[in-house]
Parts: sequence; structure tokens; C-alpha cells
Amino acid sequence: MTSINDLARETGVSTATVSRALRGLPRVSDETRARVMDAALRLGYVPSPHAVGLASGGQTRTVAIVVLFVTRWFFATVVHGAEQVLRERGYDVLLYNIGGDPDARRRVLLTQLVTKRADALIVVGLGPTPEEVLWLSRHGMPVVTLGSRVREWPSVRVDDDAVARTAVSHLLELGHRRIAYVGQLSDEGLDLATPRARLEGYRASLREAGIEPDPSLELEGLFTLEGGHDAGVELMRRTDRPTAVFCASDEMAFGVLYAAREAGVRVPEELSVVGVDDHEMAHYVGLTTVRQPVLQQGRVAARQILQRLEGDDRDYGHVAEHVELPTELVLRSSTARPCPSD
Amino acid sequence: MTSINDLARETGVSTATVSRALRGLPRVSDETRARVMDAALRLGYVPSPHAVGLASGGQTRTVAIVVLFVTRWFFATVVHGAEQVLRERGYDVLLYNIGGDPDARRRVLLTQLVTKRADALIVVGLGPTPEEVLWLSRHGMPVVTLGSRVREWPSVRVDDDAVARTAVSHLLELGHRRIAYVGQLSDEGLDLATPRARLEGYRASLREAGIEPDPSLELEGLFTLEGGHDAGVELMRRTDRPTAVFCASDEMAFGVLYAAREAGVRVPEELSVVGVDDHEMAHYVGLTTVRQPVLQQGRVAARQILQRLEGDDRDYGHVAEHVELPTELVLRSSTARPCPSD
DNA sequence: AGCGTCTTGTTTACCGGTCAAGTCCGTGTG
DNA sequence: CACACGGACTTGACCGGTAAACAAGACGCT
Repeated sequence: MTSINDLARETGVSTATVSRALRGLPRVSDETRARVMDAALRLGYVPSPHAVGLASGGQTRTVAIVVLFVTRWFFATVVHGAEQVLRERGYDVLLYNIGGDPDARRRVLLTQLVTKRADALIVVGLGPTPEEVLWLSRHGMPVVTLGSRVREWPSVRVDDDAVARTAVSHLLELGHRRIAYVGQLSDEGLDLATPRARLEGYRASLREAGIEPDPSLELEGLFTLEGGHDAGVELMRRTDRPTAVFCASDEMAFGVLYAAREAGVRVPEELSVVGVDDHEMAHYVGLTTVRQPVLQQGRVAARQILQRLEGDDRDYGHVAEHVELPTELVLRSSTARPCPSD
Repeated sequence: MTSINDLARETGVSTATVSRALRGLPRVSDETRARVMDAALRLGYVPSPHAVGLASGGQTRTVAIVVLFVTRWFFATVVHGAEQVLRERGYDVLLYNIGGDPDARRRVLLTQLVTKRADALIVVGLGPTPEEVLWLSRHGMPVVTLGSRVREWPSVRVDDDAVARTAVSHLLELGHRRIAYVGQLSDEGLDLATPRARLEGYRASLREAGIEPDPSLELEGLFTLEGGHDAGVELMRRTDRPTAVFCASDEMAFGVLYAAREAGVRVPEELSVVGVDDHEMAHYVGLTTVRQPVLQQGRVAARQILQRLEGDDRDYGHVAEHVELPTELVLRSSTARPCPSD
């Protein structure tokens, strides 16, 4: 591989001059610069990012993004949004998919992996533990959380409590009283902020309407189509089937819808279903849902990071420490008044 | 940030000793090693990857993955599979989502971006141009292509021609004669190997059955739900509606199914639909499809790369240069004999 | 006692750039 | 004509590690 020394030899100037010539710095004659540029092109010279990083303050121009499951639509979309903004500004994206494995989480967040390989970190969907906060802060790693919030770091999210309330209120207003919740209840060592907040919002909302939450109506389910389907099957089997279900994500809601169809339960006549996200497919299956701006959350998180890294307000204006983006109930055909016979 | 020098001073040994102590190399007494380890932990020492890379042969322990759209299920799943295998072996993943933008493609593949920031590259879904092959080879970058194939590099893929033939043969055997194709026809500067191969397979398959492909039955559609839906709407409007549709991906097929439902066209009675992928949702919507092992393709690509990088057959055995994974027709309820009335 | 051999370290030379501090040389100036 | 001046380069010191060559004390052996 051709190095800056090869270029220096080739053009007959010193490496320092080559360096300045290529980076467009002053103190280089036009003629020399042209010669250097030409040689660089001819020899296919590419500066070693390692050397550059070492020599100039250890920057990597790389941002790490830690997600739970890239294959979930929400995470993939967030990554897409963040990557767009970051690449535009010359940053690369390191992706860590910890896939619900607490060990992987530890390795990524607490071992050297992340530290120093990236200039900053975007954590998506995990509530960082105090240990993680301490460790990363101590190493001076700028972090933005997406979907959860800790005091120490900027965050981007939607108000998950409000999301749940919006969904449940809608069902209550339609006249439903027996409303189930499908979502992740236990974490198994991961700190998933989102499902917990939505569960709490669901409970609080019911209580405020004078209904005591029924634990048997809170169903465990992974944040996937299959998770939703399994919960749905379980639900359809019940003799005291609820008249409505609030699902913590659209993908789970799809699962419940399929389970209902398989069981011959008509939606929305016999069962109302509400999801969260406004997944691209929600429109087509007619799912009523609480829309959250997913792509935009990724973009905003990237901007927060960039601002922190470059301290540069020119393009983006001031970005608040904790950004809370608006959500919106999207009415479609999966919800209706409960059937009087119920 | 604490450097190896701080550790050396702190423990009273030389930096070389510290280096060897931490990496578990011999020539260090147990006692010294313990002291160094302890100090490293206390001071929160993390070696600078830049320095490590520079000093030891420019390795980054990073593999870049270039995809078209992370948000498409296929790509996200491939990334997931590759990331798993790579992280297991201590490699990080740099993700480039070029999103169908030829400029982005040029920047990523032909500019310094990729060169040197990663030890190797996995290109997903793009047919590399001769220029790209030349450039990357010249820089000694090991590359594996996934979903396309060039002579110069190893590849992992399914036989897209056979995929199309399987799907179309199935429809032909059921008795269909007017079979439409929905997929991407034009590339707009990108070289998308997959859709082209599937289109060719579709045409060839028809010809072999003595049917001349009807260009008006080849519909342009992006590889998304919406793309499929748009094509489906167009198709449903036709007076001479075909009796069957072969979609180049499941997501497009879902779109066609929704369009059919909206138009009141019954599936499979009035319209048979076949997709490709076996998307997680295909099972639930009863889509007949040609299954391809998506996660596995990602995993295999990662292994090919690892073998190339480490020349290490121990764990994985010999991996052929060009791997072609098997596909399989999955029969569900979206296909049937054409209605006699048609 | 003399000598080779381990063990455990230390020295020193890079890796491929960047940056501050010089050097050299042609000019305009007092 | 001596002299400061500024543009175009060169020098040499890092950045934070790694790797090979070299040193020094302990130990066993003849």
C-alpha cells in the first residue's frame, strides 16, 4: 500500500508538504500541490485513518449505534435515519446488534469494544444502567439515548406513558372495559425502558377510568410478529376474552390480528386492536395505531451527537438536551365500539 | 485518557512489558502481570485502536457491510446474520446504507471511505461494476458479494434464475397462462443483480412452456410494500387481468395481496400470488413463496470473509468460493388453479 | 568456578501521519 | 547594502502502541 512516504519520494518533497498539499492547507505552491495531487491519484494513495487518528487527537469519525434487533422495523428505521445524517457529515456508523443477550450487552457497552473505536454512541431502546452510565462517562464517550432517558445524557424519544394513554383512552372512549395488554413484561437482565413505560401507562389509564387492571389480561410477548401471535392465540382461547387489546408495537398487533382471524374472531366487531408505531404495513391491514416518528428519531439523535462532537450550531440550531417528539393516534378499521352482546 | 505510558509509570515497568502483560503474552512474571492488570483496571485503561492498528499491520478488526436499504427485511436480516458471526470473532461491523443513491454508492465504494477503514467488505445486493472491482482489488480489499456474483470475488447467493423458474413453474403447473411479473425493471444507475435475474428467469420459464412473455404484464415496482401495492392497483384495474402474479419479493407480494383485497379480487380463487423470501409475515398471510435462507446467507458471507482474513479453517471447514444456497417452494393459500370462468 | 540457559525486563526502531519550529531564498525597503 | 519579511519547504518531535534485539540476574550442571 502506498504511504505518504512513497508520495514524498515520488514528488521529491517532504512528507509534511505532501500532507499539507493534500489537505488543502496554505504554504504550498500551486505547482507543487498539483504534482502531489497527481501522484496521489496515480498511485491510488489513501491516508491511513489509523495514522491520521493517532496524529490528530484520536478522532475516528465514527459513531456507534447499539440496537436490540436490527431486524425489527423500528430499529432498522432508526438506524437508517441516523446513518443518513451521519454519513452526510462524513461520519461512519458502527453497528452493534446485541439481540437481547445480556452478555453481548455487557461486552459491547462495558468492554473496550465501544470505547475508542467510535467518537460517540447512540443507544437505542435500552435503558442504560448506572454502571454503564458511569463507565462510559468516565471514558468521556458522548452518548445519546433513543427511546429511554437518563439524567446524564441527551435523549430523543416519545412519551411512552402518553402513547399508552392515548391508545387506551381511545378504547375506553369507544366503550371498552375489558382491555388486554400485549408486550414484554419481564426483561431478563436487559433494561428495556419502552415496554415498561407502556405497561405503566396502560395501567394508569385504566385506573383513572375507575377500572382495576386485571393481571390476567397482561400478556407476555416478544416484540415480534410471532410474539404477538402467540399472545393472541392465548387470548383467543379464553372464555372471558377481552373486547380490546392494546399492543406495545404494531408488529405484535399484526400477530394478534392473525391470531384473531385464525380463531374466527372478527375485527373490529368482536375485538378491537390498537398498536404503536405506524409500521408501513399498518396502513394496509387497517390497524389503528399510535404513530411515532421513527425515522426522525434517528435523525434527531444523530444531530444531537453531531452537535456534541462538533459544537457546531450552524446548520441545526440549538437542539434541546431531551427531545420528546409528538405522537398521534391514527384511526383505521381495527377498532370500533364493543359488540353489545359482549 | 490514560495511555500505556501512564500505566508504565504507575507500575514502574516499561511500556513493552505493560503491553505484553495485558495481552497475555509470555515473558512477564505473574506478579508483574497482576500489578499491571490491576493498575489498568483502576485507571480504566483502554488501548487506542489507532495505535494498535498502526503498530501492528494496519488491521482494524472491522468489516464493512454495504446494503441498499437496511429497512428492508431481507437486508436487515442479512446484516443481523453477518454481525452475529463477526462479533463472535471480535470483528466490528461498519454499516453503509446507500439507499438506492448512485452518488452514495460511488462515495462509499470508490472513495476513501471504505478503503482502510475496514479490513474487508461485504457487498449486499449490488452487482459491483468493473470499475469498483478494479478499484477495490487494487487496494487489496477482500470482498465478498451477497446476492450477486463476479468472477473476481467469492460470493454467497441463491440461484435467482431458478427461484423465478420454481415460482413460475408452480403457477404453470396449476394451469395459469397469463402470469404477471412485479419487480424492479430499471436500475437507475445501480446495478441490482437480483431483480434482473428473476425477471429473466420468469421470461425463460414462460418461453419454455410455449408462452411468449407479454411486456404489458411486466410491472415496475420498488422492492417495498408500497411498490408492490402500486403495481397491484395497476394490475387490478386491467380489464384483461392476469390470473397469477409472480412478485420478486414477499414484501411486494404483500402489497399485491392488499391491492387485490381492496379491489375485491379474491385470492387465490381469482388471483394467485407467489413471492420470494419467506418473510416472517408470509406464514401469517398465507403467502405461497420461494423460501431462501436469508440469515444464513449473512452468516456464510461473514465466514467467507473471516476465512479470507484469518486463513483459518479450524472452525468452519473449507468454504467454497462461490456458495449457492438452496431454495424451496413453500405452498400456502395464495395460489390455486385458475378459476374456470377466466 | 565457569558457563550456558531461562526468565524477566528494557531499549530502540518503527507504523504513517500531523504540527510547531526552523531553514532558505528572493524581495522590497530604509 | 544590510536587513527585515514572507512564502515555500524541511526537520524533528510526537501520537500510543508493537516487535525484535539486547541485558541482567538466578539457576543448574559439569
